[in-house]
Formats: sequence, C-alpha cells, structure tokens
Amino acid sequence: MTNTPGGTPAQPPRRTDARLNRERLTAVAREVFAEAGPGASLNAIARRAGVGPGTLYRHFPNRQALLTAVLKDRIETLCGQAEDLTASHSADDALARWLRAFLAHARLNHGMGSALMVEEPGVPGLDCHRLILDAAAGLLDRAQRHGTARPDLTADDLLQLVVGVALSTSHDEDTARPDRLLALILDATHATPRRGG
Amino acid sequence: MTNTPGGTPAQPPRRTDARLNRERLTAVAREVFAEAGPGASLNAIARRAGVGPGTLYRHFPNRQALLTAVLKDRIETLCGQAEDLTASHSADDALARWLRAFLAHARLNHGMGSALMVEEPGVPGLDCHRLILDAAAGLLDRAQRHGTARPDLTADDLLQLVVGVALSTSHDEDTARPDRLLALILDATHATPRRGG
DNA sequence: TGTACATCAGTGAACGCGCGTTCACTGATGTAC
DNA sequence: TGTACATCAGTGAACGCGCGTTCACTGATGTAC
Repeated sequence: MTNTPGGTPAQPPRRTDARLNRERLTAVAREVFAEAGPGASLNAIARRAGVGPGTLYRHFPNRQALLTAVLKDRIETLCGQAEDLTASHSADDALARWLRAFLAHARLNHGMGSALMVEEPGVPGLDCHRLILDAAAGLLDRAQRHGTARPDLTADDLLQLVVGVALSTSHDEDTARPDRLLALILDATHATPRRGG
Repeated sequence: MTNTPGGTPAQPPRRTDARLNRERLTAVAREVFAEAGPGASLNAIARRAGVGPGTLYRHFPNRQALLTAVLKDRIETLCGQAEDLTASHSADDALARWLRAFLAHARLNHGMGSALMVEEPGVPGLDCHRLILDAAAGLLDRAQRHGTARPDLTADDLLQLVVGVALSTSHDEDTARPDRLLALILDATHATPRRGG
C-alpha cells in the first residue's frame, strides 16, 4: 500500500519533461487563478502553459487537484509564518500580522477562501482547511491567553470574516481598503463582548 | 424626449400578456439568482418561466437589466426600512437592525453586493449602489452623532464588511454564523479606534 | 560509452454540452370604427 | 356590441462559442544490457 487511496500520486513524476510540465502548469495556474478566480478555464491554463489539455489532465485529474497544488505553497508559507511570528512577536501583534498575510494571500486567489475554507474531498493528507484553521487557532488562543483578544471569539469565525474581506475586495486594485477593513476586524477582536440585543 | 437615454424603457409594457410575462420572469429570476448566484444561466431562467429565450431578451436586453429589476424591490424595501427604523429606534439600534436586514437580503442573492456594490452602467435613474449607500450613510451618521458609533468609520467600509460576510457565508444554510459575524462587526462599529500599528 | 526497447508522457482533434444571442415567423392583443 | 387590422409580443430553432473531458496515436526518456 504505497499509494494514497484514490488520490493524486504523492510522488512527483520521474521523467524530467513531466516534472517540468507539472511545474509550468502549476506556475501558470497560479497566475490564471489569480486573474480569473478559482473557476478559471482549465483549457486556458493548458494553452497558456503551452501544453495540450490532455497533459494537464494527466497531471491533475480535476480542478480541485490543480487548485490544491497551487495553494500548497501558500499554505505552507502561511503555516510557517505562524510559527515564526509566535516566536518573535507579542501575542496580539503576531495575530494581527498573520491575519494581514492571510488576507494578502486570500485576495490574490480571489478569496482563496472559496477553495480553502470550504471542506472538500481534496487530497488526502493535505487538508487545507485544517492546516489554516490550526495556524489561526494557535495564534488566537495565545492572544486570548496572553493578549487582549476577546475570549468568545473562535478562529473559524475570525477567518471567515477575513475571507469575506478578501472576497468583497478581490476586484479592488489598491490595498488601502482591505487594510482598513482588516483593521476594523482587529478592533473587533479586541473589543469587549456586548450583551446580545 | 420621453425615453430615458439608452436604457430599458421606463414604462411597463402595455399589453397584458407582456406584463404578465415580465412579472413571471422577474419572479423566476429572483429564485434562480438566489439559488445559483448572479451568474445564473439566462436560458435556464427563461425555461423555468415557461417562455422562449427571445421573450426574456425582449424584456431585458442584458443580465444587468434583469438583475436590476430583481433587486429593485429589495432595494426599495431596504431604503424604506431605513427611514422607518430612524423614526422608531435609537440610533445604534436602528443601524444594527438595518444591517441585519441588509445582510439577510445580500445573502439571499449570493452577495447582492457583487451586483449591487460594484458600480455598473445599469439603469439610469436607479443607481443601486448610491441608494443603498445613502441609506447606510444616514443611519451611520445618526449613530455617530447620537450613539456610540466610532467617528472614523465610513458607510462604504461598513457595507463592504457586511457584503463580505454575505459572500463568505452565502453557501451556509443556517443563519447562526452570519449573525455571529455581524455581531462582531457591530462590536467593531462601537469600538474605540486604535492607534495604527 | 553505445544501443534497443519498454514505458511513460505529450498531443490535439474530437465529442457533447450548455451558454448567450439572434431572427424570421406566428400569434395575441388592443383599438378604431 | 361586433369586426378588421395594425402592432406589439412570443416562439424556438439555430448559430457560434468556449468549456470540460477523452483517447488513439506519436514521441521522448530512462534503463538494461
């Protein structure tokens, strides 16, 4: 049982031309998804990568597999940053900085959220949603223990808010607006909970 | 010059069958847009309304015209509610209640925002974006003068946040989550501005 | 190092699909008398 | 009230398009010798 059950082969392809094509496809897909959103045409990606559509399908049996490949790097980067920030900054500061990074990435992929935060079958062993959520939960938990983050906030809700900002500003060009909106959300993170009305 | 320049005819059609078809089309479109988002197939709408595609095009020359017709009611309702709430509730309360209503409507249309808040040519004389923004600005302004809403918040940003929640929760079934997220945003509305970091 | 060959990867025409949109034609309606 | 007719509205087959996806075939690569 060396194969992961029913998923994309975990090993990169052995032939060099295959590896190169795979790399080119993910690079182009990264661009195209950023331009046209996660629903972008797969044929267009293959065309722009200079390969036939069959080649794309050989490497990525479906859209989700390609999306996952594109996002894998980003996610690993984000998770790495979460650890770094935990080590080097105050609890509140680390959370704020990480959310800023998350928002930037999510905006690049027209709300990576739609692909990320929705639970999909995806690739076994790389649960995007889980990884991101764990990173956020770690930072938020620390901020709640040592910082001033309100105790009733969940990582899930916090991320959903930021994903919302990413979605609603993904067609915006400058970053001033998403920055302002994130600042508002951070204020909400610090606010004292109100009695329901 | 009784015609609005280059837009949909302002007058409803004179023949009764035409008027009925127009009403059926907008009713069906309301449903389909709610189910499949603002990119839903126009042919599918015509099919479900029991008319030929040509009939749809006779009434609505493009998707935006149909979207506008569907949203017109909602928008007028929302603007009316803004006035009612201003008359009957405290400043903070009115703003909170209205945003709740706005979120409910925006969620129904998979983020009415994408159709609403993006400035489009649309129909002259019915600037959706403007109407909604004015309603929100009125409520927010009052809350800033008489209530506890922070003075540095703009109606534009506030709406964008709520549109974000609508977008990121539009595939959610229950309303508990969007309610929670809106509550967080309302807390941010009351929060004291922080010095930038 | 050189060659033979099995295997793995790439190709791209082709298919079926649903979409947006058009237009020549048919039919229903309202109105003038 | 009844009829004739001009006009307005509806029809739906058809077009072109791009999409996702497949598959028989060609070609490149790595390896065994």
